[in-house]
Amino acid sequence: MTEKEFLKNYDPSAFERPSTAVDSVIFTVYQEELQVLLIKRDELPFHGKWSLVGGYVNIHQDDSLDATALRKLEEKTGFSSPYLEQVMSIGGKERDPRGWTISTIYYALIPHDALNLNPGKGASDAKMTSIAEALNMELAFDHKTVLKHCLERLRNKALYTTLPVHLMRGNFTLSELQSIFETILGHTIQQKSFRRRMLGSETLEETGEMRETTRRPAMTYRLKAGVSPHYFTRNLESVHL
Amino acid sequence: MTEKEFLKNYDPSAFERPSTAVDSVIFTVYQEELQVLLIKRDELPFHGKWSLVGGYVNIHQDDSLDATALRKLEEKTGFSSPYLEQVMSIGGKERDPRGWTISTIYYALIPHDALNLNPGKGASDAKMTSIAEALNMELAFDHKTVLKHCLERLRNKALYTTLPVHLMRGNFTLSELQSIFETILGHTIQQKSFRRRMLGSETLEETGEMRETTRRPAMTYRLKAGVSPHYFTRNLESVHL
DNA sequence: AGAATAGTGTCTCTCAGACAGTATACC
DNA sequence: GGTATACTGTCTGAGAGACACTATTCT
Repeated sequence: MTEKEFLKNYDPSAFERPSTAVDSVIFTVYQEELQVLLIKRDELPFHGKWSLVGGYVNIHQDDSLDATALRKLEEKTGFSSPYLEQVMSIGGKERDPRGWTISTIYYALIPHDALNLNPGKGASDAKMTSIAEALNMELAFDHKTVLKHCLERLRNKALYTTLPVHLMRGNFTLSELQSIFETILGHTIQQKSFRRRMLGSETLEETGEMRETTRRPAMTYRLKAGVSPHYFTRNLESVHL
Repeated sequence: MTEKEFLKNYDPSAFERPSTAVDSVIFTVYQEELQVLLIKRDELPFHGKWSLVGGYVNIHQDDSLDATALRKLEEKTGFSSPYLEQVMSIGGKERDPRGWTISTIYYALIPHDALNLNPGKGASDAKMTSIAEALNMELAFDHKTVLKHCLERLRNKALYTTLPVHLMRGNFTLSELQSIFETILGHTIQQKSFRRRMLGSETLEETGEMRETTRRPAMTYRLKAGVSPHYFTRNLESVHL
């Protein structure tokens, strides 16, 4: 039998397949709070419960899992170029009452002022919620576990990469950026260490423009065009004394 | 409509689902070589080509994706308690000629002397192959890409964790362990730095027994019972000068 | 003694942490 | 001047890298 013949006779329904979904944790930092996007479900199961952004993989529409994640994300936030990272996949029979499901988990970083919320089909409401609050709510499916995994990943990355810059839009001062890091980590960072790292990472450039506020103006920076996130070889302290 | 009614009427075939598989890279170190397990396919597609260990998720047999990975791994290697880590999932229409597929990728670390190879159903041969060789072969599906991802992950983890201890069985000397790290990384490590790190990681304990060889005997160590891998806060140099 | 491998002493270098000190704005 | 925020100087400490030195075995 040739490969062609084999494929012609191949029966995709011979094997019972799990359903396949993508769920994303959309992070933003606003008012010194790390927040995530929650969607109020307007359909069964878990009708009326808050959930993460997610949906089924559509094999006709999506070219890849990343594409599914981006599609859902754009639908709900209106933002199309987030930092998006796959975290893991979870599969099992008990996670969804409809049966065996595989869900691939992503997290995205979106600058707060780029958000344009839209609950979308099958949902009645969408809101940004602080991490503390979200972890205290009863979320749909195993979304609390998912949230915890993403949170852990983001916090770890804040310790050894420049990733959180993706929560900033346009020009920003180093103090503003440091505040973002501190919000994510949940503790303060030594200003000197932070500036040394960021300026040494070769990923930022001065804009030449100063941020004029009520006190001493600060230099503003922007992400250098075309640079990938910088990985430091030494971590920041993870728990502050 | 209640949740019960909804579930009763739920039609799982309403949505066309991708097929779902698990593929694993089985690493071992033998004779100063980092090797991976390759399986010769005896079925279409890619008949006669070498591939990674993998198979479809069986929703009746497997409780989770990890379970699928373990099941396949045990079938092919006879080893049932490897270090197993999920790396990522890849989904797309073009990766498998049979159609849209999601494959969740794992890598496993197995001590060489624990291997007990068995090609299994649908395969005619199984062998450990050095990384260099495997990367030069024409592998089935996108398994070369998958291999590269796992290799990158393993090498990175060798820079900041104690993970490669899982390639050792029973008692081992620090020199033996260092050799494993060096083989993975592809370059030598300063002996002093290596011992400082390992002994400082609090994950090893002296067995009290010496390894008697042809020269000066060396203390043997074992993994402390119940410890999780240690994460260092500073990386080893990744490229040796 | 010589060879080979195990293991230590100790110096340098880098970079995070700590914190005081200086700079520049507004009031 | 006072206060708030921006930014720098500089010391300490941890730990990686480098490499010489010592220790213990066998031949």
